[in-house]
Amino acid sequence: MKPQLQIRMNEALYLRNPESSALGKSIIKHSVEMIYAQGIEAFTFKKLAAEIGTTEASIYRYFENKHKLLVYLTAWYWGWLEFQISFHTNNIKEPAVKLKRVIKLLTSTVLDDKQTHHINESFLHQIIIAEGSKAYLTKQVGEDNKQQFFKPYKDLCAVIGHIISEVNPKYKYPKSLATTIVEMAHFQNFFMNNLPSLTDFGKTKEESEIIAFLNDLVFSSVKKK
Amino acid sequence: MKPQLQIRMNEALYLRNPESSALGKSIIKHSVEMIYAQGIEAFTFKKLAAEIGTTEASIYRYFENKHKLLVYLTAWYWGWLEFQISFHTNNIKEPAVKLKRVIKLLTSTVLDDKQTHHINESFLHQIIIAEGSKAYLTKQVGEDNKQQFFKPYKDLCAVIGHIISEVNPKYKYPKSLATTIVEMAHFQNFFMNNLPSLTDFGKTKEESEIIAFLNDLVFSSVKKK
DNA sequence: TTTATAATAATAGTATTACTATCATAAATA
DNA sequence: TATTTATGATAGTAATACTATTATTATAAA
Repeated sequence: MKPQLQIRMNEALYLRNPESSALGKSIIKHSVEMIYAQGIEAFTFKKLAAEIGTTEASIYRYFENKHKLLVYLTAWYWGWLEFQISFHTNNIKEPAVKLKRVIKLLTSTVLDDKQTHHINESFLHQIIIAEGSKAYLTKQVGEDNKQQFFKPYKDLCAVIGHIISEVNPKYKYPKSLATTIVEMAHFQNFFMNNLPSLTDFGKTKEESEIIAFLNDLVFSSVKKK
Repeated sequence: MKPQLQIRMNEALYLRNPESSALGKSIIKHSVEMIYAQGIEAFTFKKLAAEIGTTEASIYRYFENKHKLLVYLTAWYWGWLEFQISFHTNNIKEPAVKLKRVIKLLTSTVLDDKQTHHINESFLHQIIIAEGSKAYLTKQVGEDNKQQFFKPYKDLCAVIGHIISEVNPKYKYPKSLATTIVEMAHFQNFFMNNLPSLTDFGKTKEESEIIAFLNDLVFSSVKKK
């Protein structure tokens, strides 16, 4: 039996911890599937309740509202991704190699190998691409930030920023470049698949091209001159 | 009297042309003010109707729904911005200088000089920063795209992509870099003001720093090596 | 094993949102 | 002056986003 990796979640994101019960896990699992399939706008707690054979009221005992659930899912994703990154760059000495590996991990569709876990990371990856920025592009961003809802995202960007600074300690914009990489890994994917004329990858629709673009962008900028 | 610049709009975006009547213009004007102040989520046609002293039904005669109105406003903005760019780079020969000017225009808060016009471009600029990507981050993106709703955005990106290619015809990712510039001009602004630890400009909160970052990013990448 | 307690189901209800429909009236135009 | 067109006034519906109450079941402590 594989050790189930537990992402430590901010308690203010939920009313009852969804990891603590079968219903909670079902809520998470089916939320991911439904938001992936229908998008966050069409997704409702009522539909979710019908899908998993429970009631709206029961779901509201776990999450205050749809927005908190979305923020929960994004926070989980960033926490999970930071773990993936630390795991897959653990043994790498050379910061430039590390940075390349990070770009690849950010951009690549994850394969949902561990079928044991109730969260389909591949679906969640797609959710982050299409809905992720809606977690913070709101009027409550300030309050949500005060409650540390975006800490996993910020932590991940900080980690990437540090690697950039390792590659070139004199580079002036490690944080902004880090967020650029993260956001563009997703936006270029969305554009490639939905508004392809906005990218240079519309023909092939290959993730490898996004990776090549980001590598070129990042290393041109960061490289000592 | 200043010649009022008219942005040519896609007719499928509205039911009745809001530029064709006083009520229509009032809808646009107050939409911009209210979405700026409250955000797109809290904004409703009912509130808008109350604000401008009309009825919900009357607003629905102009716009099918809130999403179409948002797409209309974003399309207007991109059309307006493309005009600004062509106007302000008209006489510039040197493509690198042109590109710098574009970055500045994309990033800078516009001052709402022409009080004559019913659209407050400064508010609209802030709306694009916070809500702009919601216009396309939807499940209907494909259909909306088929109806050419994103043409102004794509045209603008294409213009920027061409300037990039002028700077260096061998650069491999002009389109993706163009969208990166456009999106990052906005995201870095949003982060700087709302999640400042994600940027390198949290201390000063100066737009000039975003411009410097983007210039560095773009010219490092595009420059012939 | 009983008893307490905690979680869920079943049901109902409210305010708001996102519309659609109808009809009267005012303004513009032919 | 007649007629088209835009708006106002009013009403109504289905869905959303919740809150509240009570009954029932599962779990865990006594």
